[in-house]
Amino acid sequence: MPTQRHRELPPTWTPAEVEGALYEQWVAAGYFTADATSDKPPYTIVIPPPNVTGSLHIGHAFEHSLIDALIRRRRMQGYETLWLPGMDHASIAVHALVERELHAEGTNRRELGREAFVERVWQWKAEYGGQILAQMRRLGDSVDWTRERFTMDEGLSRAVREQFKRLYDDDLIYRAERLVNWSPTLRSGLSDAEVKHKDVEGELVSMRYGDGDTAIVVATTRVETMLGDTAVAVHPNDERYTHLVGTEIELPLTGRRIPIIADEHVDPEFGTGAVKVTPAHDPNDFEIGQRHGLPMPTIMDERGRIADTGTEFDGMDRFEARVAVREALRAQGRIVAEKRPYLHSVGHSERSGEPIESRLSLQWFVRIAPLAKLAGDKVRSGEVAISPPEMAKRYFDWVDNLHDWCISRQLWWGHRIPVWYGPDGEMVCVGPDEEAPEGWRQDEDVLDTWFSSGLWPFSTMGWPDQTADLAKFYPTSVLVTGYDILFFWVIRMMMFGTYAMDGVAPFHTIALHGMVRDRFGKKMSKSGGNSVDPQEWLDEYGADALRFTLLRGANPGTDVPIGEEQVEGSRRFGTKLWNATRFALANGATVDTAVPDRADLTDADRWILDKADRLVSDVDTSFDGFEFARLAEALYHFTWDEFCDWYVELAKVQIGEGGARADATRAVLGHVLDTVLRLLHPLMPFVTERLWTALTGEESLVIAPWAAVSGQDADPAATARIESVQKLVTEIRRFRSDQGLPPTKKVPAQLSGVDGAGLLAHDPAVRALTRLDQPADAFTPTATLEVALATGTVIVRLDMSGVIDVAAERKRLAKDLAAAEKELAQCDAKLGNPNFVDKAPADVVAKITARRVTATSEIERLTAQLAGLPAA
RNA sequence: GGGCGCAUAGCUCAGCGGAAGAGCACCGGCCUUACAAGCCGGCUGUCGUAGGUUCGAUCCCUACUGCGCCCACCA
Repeated sequence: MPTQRHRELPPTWTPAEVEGALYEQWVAAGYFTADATSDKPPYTIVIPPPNVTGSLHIGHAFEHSLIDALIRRRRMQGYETLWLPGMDHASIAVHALVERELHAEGTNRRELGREAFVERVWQWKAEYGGQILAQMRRLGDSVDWTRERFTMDEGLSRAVREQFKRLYDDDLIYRAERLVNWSPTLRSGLSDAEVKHKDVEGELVSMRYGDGDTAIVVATTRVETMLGDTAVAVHPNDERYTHLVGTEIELPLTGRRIPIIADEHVDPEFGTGAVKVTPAHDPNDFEIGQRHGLPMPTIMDERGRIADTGTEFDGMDRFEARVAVREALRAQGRIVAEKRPYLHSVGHSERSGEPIESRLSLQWFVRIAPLAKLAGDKVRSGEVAISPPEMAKRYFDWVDNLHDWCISRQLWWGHRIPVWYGPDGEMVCVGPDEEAPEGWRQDEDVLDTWFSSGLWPFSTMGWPDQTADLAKFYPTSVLVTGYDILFFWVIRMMMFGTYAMDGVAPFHTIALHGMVRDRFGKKMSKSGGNSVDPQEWLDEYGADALRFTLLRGANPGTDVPIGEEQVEGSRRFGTKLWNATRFALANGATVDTAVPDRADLTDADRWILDKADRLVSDVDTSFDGFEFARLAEALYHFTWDEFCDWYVELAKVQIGEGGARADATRAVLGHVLDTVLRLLHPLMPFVTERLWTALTGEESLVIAPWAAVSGQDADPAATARIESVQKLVTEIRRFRSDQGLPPTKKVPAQLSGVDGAGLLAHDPAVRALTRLDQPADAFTPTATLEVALATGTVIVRLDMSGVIDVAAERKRLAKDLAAAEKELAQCDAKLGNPNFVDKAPADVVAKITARRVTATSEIERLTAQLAGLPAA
């Protein structure tokens, strides 16, 4: 890349101009390309970009801002960084979207055929995926695009097969008829994690089975399931029913006879204490059924219609049947009670929204217990850290209570289960480099999307081949993800990674972040109308502003409220930086000459250099703890409030002195700005790059070394004097403002006691910052201002060329007096308490005593001044 | 039903045992040669309620109230 030293910046800027071609330049220069043969230490983050199902979501912009900040800092620190983008999930969402499109076109996937359907999904992804990737690049992510990987490509398919085969051979995968969560809309099984429970208003219907003495009343919210009942269960110790246990009863409408059984599961306190048992359509009943060897007739087809009951209800939709069955029972006088509405919790499909059914079906499962133990132990032993640590508890709660994982999906998009069936019902699991026997038929089902996602940290690096990338970059350094996904994805990666990679967990640290919310802290939702389009903000405010805003709100595990005002504020911050750099360039700030030894510097120089050192270590600490909000705040505050508002103003005075003093100031100015730009680069890559290359003439900030502390001792005395200057200047400005003096109006004044306060050298600075002129010969002060500083009192006599506003001055002094009196009262209260003096640490007592002395003299001084004012 | 978290300025949030903070909003004054996308000054709080521990509590403990989240098979 051509080195070009821009010593001038345009007076104004727009983010679009700055971003311009920078990103393409960085990519072209190979800055983001990770070298597996490098001897630098590795820093790896692997993450899939968003599901390609719509536009770039603000949540992804957020996650990418966090990750890119981490990566950019490490690169500057000399790490070989790899941000490897897995391009996509084998996403159920895309499947559903395409199905919806087909429906709108009056067709469906079955009519279309499997191959055409898959082709259709690919088209969809190519079209929308390209758009989203283009949007994501605008964030400035330092992704290694040379390694981009698609889930469905050959390599990853091999990884999925390899993992399946290993688990299968280790007897960790099995096929069984089980109750699964069933989505009648998707006609597919769902994992527990894809089912969300919602309270709904249903009905609780109590009905009588049997007649006369043996009649028994049961209740249900799903009347239609009674068609599949194979028993009535009561608690073994329930004396009301002991005489009935072991007898049979007729199941209404069907004519079948079913037993009355005793089972511990039944709660005798609830309802009548008797429960109908439908093993094929309810998880509890399934367990009861297994314990008692009950038949398990399935009475619903895969679309949720009643089937195979041999009754008039066959063919009805489940909700239709619910009413029909109820009314049929009513006609027989069997409905004893109805409660409507009855609020209860019902599982819904997260993908398609409708209530799920439990359905017996033949599915593939992963035996979780041994894998979960691996995943749990990695965190328990401290080998993998979770940030924030409080979240570890949730991790354990989950990992210790996992059920076996149903991994088969009756979908057409995704990795197919690598099992083939022979003509005589034989079954073989075919590994990645093996061929299925001729004429055998592959299992129709595809794998749950989390199966392939669980392989992400190593499948994307070429596993099962032993690649150079794997050797260099596995395990990854940190996983950055939202706490909402901890239980889906993280745990699966932990299990699969540790299992497949010889016991090495897939990352060192799991850093959890929160969700992006609107400016009132409310959850963003499309229906709520409060979701934001990051694209709009990118267009209007630029990537730097968006990134800084997102990071500024991000503490570990906490949600981030974001509104347009904040983004605007971040852009203003960029403008501030821009202008500060323009000032520095215009005043000859230097970065190539060494900063003089502290002995040759002014208090202001030493003060800002000390602050900059502190800033560097604060930022490092915060980065290490993923405390983005804290480090963004520290940078913002230092840059704006300390560097721009104070140091730059003081620097103007020093540069005005000319000579060696001016040169030293230029060096300090350049050094501090250089430091700030380096530290800010991970947060605001574009504007800092533009400014830093202008300031230094170097090639690029992307590959510049990270800022380091100077190693020089801090000078607390210089800091104290600068703080005194700040206090003095602020008090003088306050007085001027209260007196209605325009800020620009020059006022002759005499400063005395400055020397006593140790501020003699700062007299010119104080005058410059407060627009006070040297007194002329005919100086007649008309007002006096006293400012108490830590090191002494400064008296300012001003020639206001007129009468002062006595009322304003009285008000000002009265306010200060009230504050001093409150302070005195507080100190007296403490010191008057013998317990405090006895038990509090000596340094605290000394501090309070000193404060009391200050307060007392302030009161004295202010009282005298008030008394000296002319009567109103 | 179980678990976790949060209640601090008008709004969004820091602070977590010894003088209540920031950003935005608001009020007043300024086009001061880096910056009006700015500068200077100012206002604003019984730190959710009630107890307790402590010389001292916004900070620790208990209860309560109100929000939020996660988990869960109550027919």
